[in-house]
Amino acid sequence: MVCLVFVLDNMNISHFTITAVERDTGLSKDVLRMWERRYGFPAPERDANGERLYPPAQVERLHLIKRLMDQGHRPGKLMAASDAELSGLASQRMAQARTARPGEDTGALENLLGLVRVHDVTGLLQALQQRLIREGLHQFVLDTIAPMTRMVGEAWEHGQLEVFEEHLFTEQTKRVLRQAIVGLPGTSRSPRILLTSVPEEQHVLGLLMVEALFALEGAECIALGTQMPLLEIQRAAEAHQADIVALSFSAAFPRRQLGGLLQQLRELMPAATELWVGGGGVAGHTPGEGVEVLGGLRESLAALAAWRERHS
Amino acid sequence: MVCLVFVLDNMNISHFTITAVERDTGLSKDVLRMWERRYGFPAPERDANGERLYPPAQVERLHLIKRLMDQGHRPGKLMAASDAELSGLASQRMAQARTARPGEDTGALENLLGLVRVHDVTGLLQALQQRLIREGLHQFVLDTIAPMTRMVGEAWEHGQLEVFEEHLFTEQTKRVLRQAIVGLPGTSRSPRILLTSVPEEQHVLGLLMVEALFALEGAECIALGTQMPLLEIQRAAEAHQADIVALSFSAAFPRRQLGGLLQQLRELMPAATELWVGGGGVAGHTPGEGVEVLGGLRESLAALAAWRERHS
DNA sequence: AGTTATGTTTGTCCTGGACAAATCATCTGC
DNA sequence: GCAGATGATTTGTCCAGGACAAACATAACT
Repeated sequence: MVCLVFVLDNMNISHFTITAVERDTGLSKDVLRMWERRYGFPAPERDANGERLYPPAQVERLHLIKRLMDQGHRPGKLMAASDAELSGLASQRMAQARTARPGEDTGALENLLGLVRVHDVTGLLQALQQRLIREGLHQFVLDTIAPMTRMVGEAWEHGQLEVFEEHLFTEQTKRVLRQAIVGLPGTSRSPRILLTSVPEEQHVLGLLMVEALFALEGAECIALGTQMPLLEIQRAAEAHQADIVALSFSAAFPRRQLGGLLQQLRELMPAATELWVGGGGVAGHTPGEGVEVLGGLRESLAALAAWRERHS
Repeated sequence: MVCLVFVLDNMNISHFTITAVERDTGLSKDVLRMWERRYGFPAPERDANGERLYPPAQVERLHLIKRLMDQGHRPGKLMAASDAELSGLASQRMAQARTARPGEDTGALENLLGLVRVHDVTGLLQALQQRLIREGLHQFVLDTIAPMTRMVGEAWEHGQLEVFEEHLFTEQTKRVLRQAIVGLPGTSRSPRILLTSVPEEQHVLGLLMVEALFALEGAECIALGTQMPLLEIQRAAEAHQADIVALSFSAAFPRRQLGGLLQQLRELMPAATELWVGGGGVAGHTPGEGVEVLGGLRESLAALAAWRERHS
């Protein structure tokens, strides 16, 4: 029996180049090549030119590995594991993760999650809007959106939710929140807060939640969207004479870069402008000099109150 | 006179690592190193460990070079040019670029652009909302947002607008459009259209404009936000039984990847699902088999009408 | 003038080496 | 028994330099 492992001919059909895998999985080319060197996985085929071609099954497995790593597993173990062991790990923690926190209206939230699961777009949108009206923006953010975001994130981590289902939820939530924020009276009271995130940081929900709460408190919020280069954040802070620059980091943001980045931005910005950071990516992070770490939404409100205290 | 070009000691103050430069400029590490090898620019310093450290001035210059390259200039020439020549090039085409197109209410659009320039956030938002009410969503998209987006893009290309000013415009426009779309009656008429973009493609305005127009025509639009991995687009298309998947590519999307990516996605997706692509990134692109290229907003509407013709 | 052949530019990929930061394992002393 | 120090291992990122194909420009030819 002849076993062809080498270069097949018309195999580029639906195989991923290393660039495509990097784009889709978020794993850098360097990491992909290093894993191959060290662990023997992934083991892509090669095209006529010696360049890597990854079969979809391996890309799928890479997605799974990435997910498990975000949960704290180490690559060395994961690479050695079999497919069965991997899917075992994926569903394992899902039981213990039922972290119903006190005071949460779990039933209603589960209902919302159910709408995501059956892909009922308009149903989800209407349910969200209804809750917004019923609870008011403040409560809505704290008691519905924040826990829902957490639940969706956890469900995704455990493979119970597809990526596109998470996107669906995020997109509808963004719409409802933006709609509510636009409806607020045009405020021009201090402090003036500039909200954005650095490049490679695209998650915007946290930013929107904070903006809603701050705007409700009468702060002047200037949302610049995501992905601002550092030098542009500096310029924007000066141009708007911002009192505070608030940045959001998701848990997916590489910890390695965080410290240096914040220090650098702190040096670039006017000393009078405060730098506040929040989100899952800075949880437990020791703040550098002149950087304030916000541990959650309620803490953010406290920080705002404290700022006003200082400047009154 | 002694000239210190080498390793200074406390120089990491506000100097960028190669990762930071890649993040901020969008130029890959490979390109940065290659340029240094070939052209002698950038010429970063080195830290104690031999790793590159880019002074802010060089990062600034890289930004400028990137902008000029997007306008069609070639790297070889740009690297050789002096600072003065570069800024000359930047402002050069700005005169000829006054491309007032027939039928555009140039005055009013200039006014909106003026609001962006003076950073009047609420003024911009109100002006946009006012125009939306006056013109109606259809006209608003075609005659205000589309040309404004083009003008802002051109102004940015010519260095007349900072990045953060462009973000400001984009963010407010997103809000107004989303607000309008949410307000449309929940439609469930065919076709069912899934709107998204691939990873690394973050520009969302084009997607929103198309969504607004399609939703107005009574199509069932499912917006998934940006940055969907290909395998997830496939899953979403199947789960939603989408008739059409519409993707947006900005002009910044690397042309090299485009052909392969579309071919691959076409193979992954159900044959019954059509694949429509639009945006500046596909202008003049020869479509592969089974991929429809939309040259503009009006062409998109025509495509929708044609689809209904075919399926009636 | 249009088209083909040739040369140049430019980005991406490759290999393999090196190293620092994070993490784990082990040991020590209170 | 356990906090903390020490050493080993794991893991990601960086570097250099070579190679090559696709895009682009230029010259030659019908």
